[in-house]
Amino acid sequence: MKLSAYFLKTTKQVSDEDTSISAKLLKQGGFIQESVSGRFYFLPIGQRIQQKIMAIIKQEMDEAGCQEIVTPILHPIELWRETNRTDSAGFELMTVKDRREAEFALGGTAEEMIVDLVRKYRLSYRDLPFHLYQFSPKFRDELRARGGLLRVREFMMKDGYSFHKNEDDFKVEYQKMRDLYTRVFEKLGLKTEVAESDNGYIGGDYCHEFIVESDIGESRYFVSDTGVCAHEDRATANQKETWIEKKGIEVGNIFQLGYHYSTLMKGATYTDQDGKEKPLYMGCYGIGIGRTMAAIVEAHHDERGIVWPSAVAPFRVHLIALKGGESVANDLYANLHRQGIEVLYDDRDKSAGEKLADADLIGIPLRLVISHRTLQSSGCEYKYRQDSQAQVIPLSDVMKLLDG
RNA sequence: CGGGGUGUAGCGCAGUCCGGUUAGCGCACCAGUUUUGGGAACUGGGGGUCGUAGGUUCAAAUCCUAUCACCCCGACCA
Repeated sequence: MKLSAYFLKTTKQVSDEDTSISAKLLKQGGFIQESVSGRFYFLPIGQRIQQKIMAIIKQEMDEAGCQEIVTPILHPIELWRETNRTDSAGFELMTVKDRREAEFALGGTAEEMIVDLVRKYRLSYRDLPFHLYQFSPKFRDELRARGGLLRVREFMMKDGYSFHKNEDDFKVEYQKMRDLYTRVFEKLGLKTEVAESDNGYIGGDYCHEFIVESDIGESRYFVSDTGVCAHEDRATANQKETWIEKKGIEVGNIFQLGYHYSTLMKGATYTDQDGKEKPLYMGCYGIGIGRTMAAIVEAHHDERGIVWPSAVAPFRVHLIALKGGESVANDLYANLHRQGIEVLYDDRDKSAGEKLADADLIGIPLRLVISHRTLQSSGCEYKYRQDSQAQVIPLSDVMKLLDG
């Protein structure tokens, strides 16, 4: 992608109103733009990050046998009435009406929709277990948005729902998802702690939160000297342990739902081997994509800008042409592009300082510079974003560098 | 919703206390000339119902009232 044609505008100044470093850097680097409080545009380079995150999640989920679907965003309000969640989640549930006055909830989570889908089929024990998931925008009418992407009213979420014969079968999936989430966040460059927590309005008996330790985070949780990790409501109830308090960003959550929804929603059953109709045993699992993106920035930046982990980097290479290097850089860009390497090419007519500063701000892992100076030795300079030193290699070795 | 704060050009701000020419500055944008390894220089240019509504006054960005939006702290969540 040529920067001269890319819809990416960095800014030198950003309002001092935002307190979170991720909000500042993501706005400054042209990744996101605010619409109104708690609602953001994801600009081209920001959307690339979201897609990278989703691709990593999808790959792991698919490998684990989960199946991606799409549900409508507007949920018939009757479904939410069935589970009494128009009251319990009411403070953050948004509704709309269509021209026939039919009322819908704007989906903030999709348990009812998935259960309604599943009960349209007469399932047998042979169909179990299965796990359906989706990526979709979620709406929550939060009392207050804060911290840029950390807490918003509209966000992309991966939400998954598993269906089982019984608790034993569910527990296998629950553990599998716990491991999968830990692995996914590791791939994304995030070290998570898994805290026991209460289910809140989601329902069920227990759940675990995936938390990235961070001072800007708003989740208070506790870790004991025996290795137990718990959200504050659970920790205060458990006086046996000696707790150390921490703050962090909750990026994911896995819930045991048990028979909660299959009891409240009529027909959420399967026919067992003995010919009897039995309620489905459920679990659900969520990851906030935008919040995860913010958490990555909180964990990976320096005073000059973002330092994207390579797995989520919007591009693999940031190529810069400085004076005298334009023609060779054009050729190199064309070559890299042809090889299918994701490269952002700064071909703008800007000063060297501005181009280099933008590269640091945007945070692509590998920077290549071609200029009059490097060409004196038929070379190309390369520098990894997290390193301070740059090196020059012969132009002919650039592809070798990228292979390694 | 309670407490604190802010709304002036696309962005960042000064001006408001103490009312008084055509409302300023920096960045960005457009044109031109010179520049080009760490956010270049000069010249010229475009862009504003001073958040909105009402009031006081000869006169309102400035004073008064109401209202909206946004940010920060608290209660809730991915």
